[in-house]
Amino acid sequence: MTAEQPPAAILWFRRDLRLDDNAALHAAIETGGAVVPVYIREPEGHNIGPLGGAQEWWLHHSLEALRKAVRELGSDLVLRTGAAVDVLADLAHETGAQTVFINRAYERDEQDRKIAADLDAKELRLTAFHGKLLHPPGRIKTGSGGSFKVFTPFWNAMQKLGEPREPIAAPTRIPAPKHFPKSQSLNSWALLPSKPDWAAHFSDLWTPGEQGAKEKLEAFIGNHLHDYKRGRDLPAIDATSNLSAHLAHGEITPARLWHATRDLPRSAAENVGHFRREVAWRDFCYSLLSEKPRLDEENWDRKFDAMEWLYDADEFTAWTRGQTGYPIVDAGMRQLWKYGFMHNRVRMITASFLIKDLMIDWRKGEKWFRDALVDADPANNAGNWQWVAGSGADASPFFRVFNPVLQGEKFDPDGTYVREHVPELAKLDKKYIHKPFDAPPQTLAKAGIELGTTYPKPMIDHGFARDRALAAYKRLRGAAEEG
DNA sequence: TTTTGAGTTGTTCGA
DNA sequence: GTCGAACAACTCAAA
Repeated sequence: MTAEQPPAAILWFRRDLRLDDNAALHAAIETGGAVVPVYIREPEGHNIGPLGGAQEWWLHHSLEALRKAVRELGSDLVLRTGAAVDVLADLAHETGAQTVFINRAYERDEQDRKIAADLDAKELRLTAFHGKLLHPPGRIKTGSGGSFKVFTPFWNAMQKLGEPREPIAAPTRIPAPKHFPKSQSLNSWALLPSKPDWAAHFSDLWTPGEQGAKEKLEAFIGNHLHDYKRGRDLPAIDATSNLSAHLAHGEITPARLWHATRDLPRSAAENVGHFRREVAWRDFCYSLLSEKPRLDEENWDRKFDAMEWLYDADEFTAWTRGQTGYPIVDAGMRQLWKYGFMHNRVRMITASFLIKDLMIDWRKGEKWFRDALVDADPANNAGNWQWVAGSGADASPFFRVFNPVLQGEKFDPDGTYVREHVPELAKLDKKYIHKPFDAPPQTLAKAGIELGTTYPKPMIDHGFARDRALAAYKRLRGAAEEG
């Protein structure tokens, strides 16, 4: 027996672009052999669709950050393009690796199972770890062993389960192979937009990568958490964690968030509870996704297959561009376009407007958000769109139609949020900031607004739209009873 | 098995 | 201006 060096291990990064609390990385290092970190740009979309444009921007910067961090620990990151099985087999051949370590990404379990089988045929083992969620999916069961379809009991059961696992500290060193495999250049992937550079303002708000995630978390706990319960509903106030995009790319784990909010003063308990509850929603959406892998395409409630959606291309475009004539809706859609982000409260308002005022199929909106949001998450995005549509789990009652004027007045009372994102309304009196169409002519003139020219008239009368939506939802119910 | 209470985020109407 | 009720009925989860 000789004290041979164990074979190299491949660490395949996917939507887990971090070194901290990374079980797969930890296990790869534990083998005692060299570790070969790789990110693969796969040609085919996963079952949940390809990465959106905004997320490609994010991915570019996150990979840059990850590569820098890996290099600081003595290794490097290999970038390759191709079918995962082929790339991994090549790498194994080049490095002598026999095992590929991954963290499970539940939205692509089906593909990963196939990849594992294909690798197995090439005598390469795929070993998977948990970490993406607070608790591994399937841990949280109803009394009769089923999966929860309502959030509150899910949350209650999760709390009874106790704390999520302890996070694993980032390694201090990653052993590199003697001959490092060749890598493509990140720039050759052309992930960044150029013509035009619609992501120009993204970096005003976002610093992709683990370090950016840590800074956001510290700022949240230090400055914003104390106002979370009240402030998180007010889009003009920075009271939310702004961690969604970091979570979506796996740059920080929910377990890390949970434990970072553990040893806080008792006065923080209520806000911590609300924050953790939101984090738990992510777990809940993934449990829905694991039951229905095409949550982005199939109505959770199949009754909605019969819904009579309308579609008008010009109306859809007006919505995407923030030209609906309803200030809070337009502010949200423009924030989305400019920053790759939209405040959660406004997501509901804009989604409700598309679905219920325009009667456009929620899937159209889901796809738009997926392409435009830096934090687009396959489970959360689909789950929340279905929730607004009423087709989802724990769906809102059909008669809940958001009134864009009332929502604006309630959650953006001074119009600060509208003024920021719809600058042509900036000078409008507070009284009319959410309903310029009701403002007297001299008020509009004083604010330099000419409705229909500098800012659109409402594209649809909300009262009419509301009645139309309620009628359609009623017909749907009637049809279900007959069927 | 049956029963019971509850279900993220709302709006409108009439008193 | 404020407040409670109505807006449907159904499914879920636990007792």
